[in-house]
Amino acid sequence: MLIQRDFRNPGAAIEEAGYLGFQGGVKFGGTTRHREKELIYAQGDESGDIFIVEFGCVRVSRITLEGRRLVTGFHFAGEVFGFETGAERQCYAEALEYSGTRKFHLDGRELANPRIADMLFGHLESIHEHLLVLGTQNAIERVAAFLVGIADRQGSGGARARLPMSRCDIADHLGLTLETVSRAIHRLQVLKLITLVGARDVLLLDRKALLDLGA
Amino acid sequence: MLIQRDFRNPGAAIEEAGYLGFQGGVKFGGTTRHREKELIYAQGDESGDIFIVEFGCVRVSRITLEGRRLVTGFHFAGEVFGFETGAERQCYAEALEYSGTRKFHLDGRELANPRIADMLFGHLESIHEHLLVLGTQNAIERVAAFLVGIADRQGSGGARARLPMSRCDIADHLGLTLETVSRAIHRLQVLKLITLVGARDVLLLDRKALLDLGA
DNA sequence: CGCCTAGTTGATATACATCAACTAATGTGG
DNA sequence: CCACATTAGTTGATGTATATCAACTAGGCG
Repeated sequence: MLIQRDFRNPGAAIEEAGYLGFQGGVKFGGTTRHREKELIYAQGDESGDIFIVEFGCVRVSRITLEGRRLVTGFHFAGEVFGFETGAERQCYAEALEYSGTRKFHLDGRELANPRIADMLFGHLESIHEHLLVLGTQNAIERVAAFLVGIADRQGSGGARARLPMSRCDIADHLGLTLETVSRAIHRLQVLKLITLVGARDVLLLDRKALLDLGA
Repeated sequence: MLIQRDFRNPGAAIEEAGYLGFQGGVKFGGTTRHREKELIYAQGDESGDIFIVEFGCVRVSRITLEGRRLVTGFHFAGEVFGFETGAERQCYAEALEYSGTRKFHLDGRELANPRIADMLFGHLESIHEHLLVLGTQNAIERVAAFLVGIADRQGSGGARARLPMSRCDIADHLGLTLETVSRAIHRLQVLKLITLVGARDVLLLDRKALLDLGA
């Protein structure tokens, strides 16, 4: 069997940070703190570092030649970001709120480290899930899946999603417009599947129904 | 620098097959031949093998809970497929035409092998590109990018794309319907950017214009 | 030759985008 | 602390790209 994942275990990655350091070959520095909107790395930067979020939330995006933006992901405490292929980064990363990250330099052979491999496979899996959403789901399904995904990663037992990102960020992540995202959220509320507590805090009332929307 | 790619070099992967065998830890069998439409692996199969296409073309797909299909990729000679996260495969693979593949068993530590790592990163990069297409492009841009991508991988200097897959396959790869794909191809022809030679053979008349459609 | 599947083309429906106005929340300087 | 500016979010009216439904056409194959 190729892959053993444990990256979903919230917080585990942080605890492993020290462990990683002892595994050999992986250097690490201390925590870096970023204020809201701060750039963590830019498009064109040398790739070769990966990051673990210690607290806060990081947005990773990419701009196309035509100037459109794709938000490739949002990353919360315990999650990894910054894996890229090629020498130069195609994506850029920003803190969405006051956040802390820890950086690891990879210099070539660290994929042998099962922790690193797990992270990489976790990343691969999440991209694949994203692809499935963009390739097959309509607006309300996308937004529902997004909310469930966020809630599941925030330790609240999946019942609540705090949204540090704007409607526009969500839209650029889901391949929609911000108006469509807003209307989809509204419709989910009318369907009694969620309750909004202010614009950026969502209670999920029926997780199963949210995921089953498409079926 | 994390990643050195050479997986784009057509045919290189095949020649490396022997090399891989000597690197230690990676077992390989001989070539398996598959007739048209033959299943190479199924959803639910144990993951842990990867495959290199020796000749022909392989389609990898995934079915959602709602029964919709996403074609995650088409793979030609020299390309790798079958990387998956998790113990069980989420995707299934089929030969689109008479094809040959070579299987490699990965049993845990082979990511240290730079050839394997290159393949994995190549795969990661192609998924990322796919994501960008699905997230930001409209129908005609998607089809144009698809045709250029196919042509670039077929050794004809990028001037010609042979299409072993149906319009429906293309549609399910691009998140469109087959009718929309057909109309987009028609429009590209009217725009004098391509010429159809039968339904499944396309001459690319202006590669740059095809890629610039969105700008 | 005629069946069968793949592909094209047309008419219509619809989901989402676009454009615009309005409202709520957040911050700033006097 | 209030007035105002600024940004984020919502809601409505309308436009448009794509999906859907349907008929027709062209290749392959027995």
